[in-house]
Amino acid sequence: MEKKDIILAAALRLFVENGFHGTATARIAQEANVATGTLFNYFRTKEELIVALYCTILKEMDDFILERLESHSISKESFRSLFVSTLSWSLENRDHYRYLQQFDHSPYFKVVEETIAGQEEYPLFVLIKNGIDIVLIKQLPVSFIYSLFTAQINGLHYYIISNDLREDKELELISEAFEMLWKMIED
Amino acid sequence: MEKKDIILAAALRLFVENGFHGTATARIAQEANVATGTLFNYFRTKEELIVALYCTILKEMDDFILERLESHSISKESFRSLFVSTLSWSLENRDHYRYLQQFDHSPYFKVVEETIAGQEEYPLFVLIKNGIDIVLIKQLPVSFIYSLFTAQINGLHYYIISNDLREDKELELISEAFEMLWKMIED
DNA sequence: TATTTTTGTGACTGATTAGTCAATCTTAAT
DNA sequence: ATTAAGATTGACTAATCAGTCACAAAAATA
Repeated sequence: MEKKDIILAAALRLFVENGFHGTATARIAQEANVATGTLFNYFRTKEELIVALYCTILKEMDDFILERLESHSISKESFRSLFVSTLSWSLENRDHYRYLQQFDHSPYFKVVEETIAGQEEYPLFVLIKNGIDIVLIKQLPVSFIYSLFTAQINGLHYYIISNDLREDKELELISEAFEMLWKMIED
Repeated sequence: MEKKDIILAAALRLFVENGFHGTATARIAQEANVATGTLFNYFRTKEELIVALYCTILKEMDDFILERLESHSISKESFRSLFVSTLSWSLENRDHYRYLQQFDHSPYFKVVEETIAGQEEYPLFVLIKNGIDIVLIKQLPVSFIYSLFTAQINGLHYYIISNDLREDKELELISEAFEMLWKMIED
């Protein structure tokens, strides 16, 4: 599993830097210090590598967020935890986050759309569903709230990386942004 | 200017469908019913075509939004107009909007970042700046509010195209989403 | 009509690409 | 030590690509 991860890490760096088709498989292998043939032992095609990398990153992010979620109660604090964890992860793993976005907005996304389990399984999605049920959150479609929630995260992430703030200022802003979001979606 | 626009339109369709490098210049020329050489008469390189298409679409969107902005007062209604116009345009020109997003999240974006006039010139950005000055909007960095505003538009756009709603339901939701956004950013 | 200028053409090229495969190396079991 | 199974290699190939250029058609000018 060692080599596979090295290849994935090399691919991530190059895809983010040069785009999917702007990165030759041979270049990825070189960056990972393996032969071209080795890459194709682990991934049958380039597309399989691209999709596998996407799924791997998605899982890493999910694990990180769930790890940090202390309480499993349906409360404002749980929402805050998901919000803050997601942002922390996205800021500590900028290339990973960038890759997710690059993939989401590329034609490859439709490859995954049917295959992968949809939003319905994400922790945030489930929490919102429950939040609406117990009337903690506005009575609106779950995936609508979900879209706004993630959009807020995207917007804030973009702002922070565009104007690199001091650590403390950053945390303050994340907290403020969450309160604004909460005011928007609470019932 | 006729041929140039035909080429741009063909490029848009193919880039959205197959990605930047997934689309050969010869294929674009074919789709536009011109010779390969003709394409390179209008655009010196493929990258120039990609960037020109981005700028063209951005301008089209801006023109549409400004056309619809009746009052130039700094008021909630002006914000609503920008919000609704942007969403209307994005829903009536899905490929165009998709292209903008694909470009924004691709490595090509950095090519444009320094070249093109930044956010500071966009009508929405100016309006927010003024809105903050007259204390209509929360006293926070302009580009922070700007990021959240556009993020809300992205999130709503994504929700609407993912669950294609009836026309009336769609307008209702846009209106509701704006009120939520307003509650979030008003002072 | 004759001449110049602009616009359009598509076969061509040198470079690059994803993916293959026969040979070699590594590891572990007997 | 010998063998077998699996992992790794990188030269190779057939295909594809962006961009060129000598020429032709069309448009504009005289």
